[in-house]
Amino acid sequence: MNIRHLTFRLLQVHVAVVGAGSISEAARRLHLTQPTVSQQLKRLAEAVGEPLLENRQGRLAPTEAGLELYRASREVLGRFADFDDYLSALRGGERGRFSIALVNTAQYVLPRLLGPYSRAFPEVDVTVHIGNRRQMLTRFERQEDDLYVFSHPPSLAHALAGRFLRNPLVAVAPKGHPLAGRERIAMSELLEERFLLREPGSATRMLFESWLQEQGLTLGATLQMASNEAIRVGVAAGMGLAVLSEHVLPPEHPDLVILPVAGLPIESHWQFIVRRDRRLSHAALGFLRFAEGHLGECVEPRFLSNELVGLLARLPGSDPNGTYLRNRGSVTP
Amino acid sequence: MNIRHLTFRLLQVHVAVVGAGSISEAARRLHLTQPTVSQQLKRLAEAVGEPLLENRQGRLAPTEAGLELYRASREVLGRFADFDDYLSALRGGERGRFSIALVNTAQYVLPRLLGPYSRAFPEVDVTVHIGNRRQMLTRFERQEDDLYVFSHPPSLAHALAGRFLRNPLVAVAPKGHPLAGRERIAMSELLEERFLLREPGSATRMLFESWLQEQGLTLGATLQMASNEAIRVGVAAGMGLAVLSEHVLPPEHPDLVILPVAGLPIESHWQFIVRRDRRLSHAALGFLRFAEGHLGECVEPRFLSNELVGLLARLPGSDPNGTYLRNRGSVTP
DNA sequence: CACACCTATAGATAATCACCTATAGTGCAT
DNA sequence: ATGCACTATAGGTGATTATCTATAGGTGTG
Repeated sequence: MNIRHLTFRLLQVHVAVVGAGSISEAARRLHLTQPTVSQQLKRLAEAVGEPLLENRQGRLAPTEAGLELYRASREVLGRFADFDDYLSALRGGERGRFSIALVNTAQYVLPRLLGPYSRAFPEVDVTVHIGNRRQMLTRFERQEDDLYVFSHPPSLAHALAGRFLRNPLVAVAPKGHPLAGRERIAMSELLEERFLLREPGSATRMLFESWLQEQGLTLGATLQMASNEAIRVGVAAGMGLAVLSEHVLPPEHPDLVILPVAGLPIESHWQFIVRRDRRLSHAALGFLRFAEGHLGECVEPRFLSNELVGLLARLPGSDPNGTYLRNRGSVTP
Repeated sequence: MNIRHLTFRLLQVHVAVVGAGSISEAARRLHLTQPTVSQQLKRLAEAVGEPLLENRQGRLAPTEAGLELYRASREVLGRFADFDDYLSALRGGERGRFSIALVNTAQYVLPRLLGPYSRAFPEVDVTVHIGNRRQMLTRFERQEDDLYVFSHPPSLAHALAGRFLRNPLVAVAPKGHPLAGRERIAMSELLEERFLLREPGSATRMLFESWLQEQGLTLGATLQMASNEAIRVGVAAGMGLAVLSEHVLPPEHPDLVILPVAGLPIESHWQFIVRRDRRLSHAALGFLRFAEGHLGECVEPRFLSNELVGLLARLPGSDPNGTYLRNRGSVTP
């Protein structure tokens, strides 16, 4: 048997003929002409090297080999029908895999979206990577993930972005801070205080510093801690003040107060970022669609800023142009 | 997914590439050039409609869809490897099916051959049809069986024949018959006796009658019975005399004697007959080969007359020229 | 005997396949 | 920076495929 010249099409034809018990009838069912089917059978029998059908009492019946081929063909075609179902699920975003990279601060919010999502799509494997902005930028450049969450997209030349959530940065102080009762505070009044800052690669720090620079201000004493949590607890413990994302604060925060500093909060927005040069996995696309539709149910309305429709519209959609090789892995920038 | 353009070859290539983890390596293993493999993969991915491979950290790894396709391909290729084994068994005559049609008298001997054969080839289904010569001739003309056993082939234009067994016809009488002790009897001395004859379509009767005609003799009273057994028992019971195949007589036959009639026994030979225009099933061929090799062990040496080598040599052998449609069933003669 | 229905064969054609060679881009290691 | 190994692309070729129309021959029925 020469397997090289075996086509699924030929098997389909053979199955149809055995099922129909007649070449002409099979041809009708397959929307082919009878000579076409005759010839396909001939080629199939040549490929197999055995007669496959015989004319038994007027009816066309498979030979031994033909019957076994029929069985094998049905199994095989069934297996590929299953594979096709699998593909549909994959394409519908119902199954598959994607990875998403978050800047640290976003980890306080994204589970609110990912939780309901993975309950709705239990067959999708999601991998979440978390780090500070600089680390996430590295991942972005290496194209290691399907989706990224940044406040500011790295370079829109290679990426598409869609805002989905406000991320206001506020000044926090310990509960009993002397200025806590004031209606309005100037940032300059706080410069003598010690500020707890995130590490240099952090987005929160970067935003804060560039805001300070706009205001023409310079901090006095600072203390650096590479974690929002640590800073929050440090502020509560009286180690100093900080500018943090509001999302970092728990709903109730009896040990902390937000200072009404003029010019704050620093308004920024988290955005989903996808690379233009990387074909988005169906599952990731499904997640974006889910986020677009269910964001309102998952986060507090005051943070809502859903501009994902625009992002989805600009995505390639169901474009099958990609090469068979999806780009991933390290690429020199 | 467009299953029409799916070839087993493409699946083989995909399996090889996933297995090798590299296109170039797969190309080497498949004895193809690298661009060929690249292109096959491209076509495969087009047929599937999804990227199948991705470049993960320098290694080439399947995507979700690619992995599932790999699994499906392995199963499917495995299934066809099994089918190929099945074909080999079929071709080796180790399995399959054939039918053989015997003239009545031969049923006394053929089980001696068929028994050991089906013990040696338990996977072969044998169907045996039995009837008188005329009935078997009808089956032969309709091409209903793979093999036939006749004393005289119907028409060698459409058939090949090979003798394998002597079939002597002898005159039998009841034990106490007056001529039983004689050394030599002329047939003419018996014409007054009543003869028990087989029915008109029978080969035994035809041989006997044409022998009588050669001798210029005519029978007196006759009695017709459509069974060798009935005739044998009838002779023993004194109903008359008969000319029967020696094979019909049991090894010990205390109630019967063979009369030493001059000119008897009528010598004839059973032959295996195969149609020239019908492709012989592998199993039937296997049976002929078995008969050729084991006949001596299965029948009494005095009946042996094995000319099957000649028949086997004239058979088409392993000629794969047949159309895919094996001829069988009713055909106008 | 004619008609309807089957299957086989011949011959045509546009498309595709299964390969190849040659060449260019990319990433990695030296 | 250079060279090596990998992959992609372009372009070519002969073989094969998938389909058709037209036709011929066998079989069974009224």
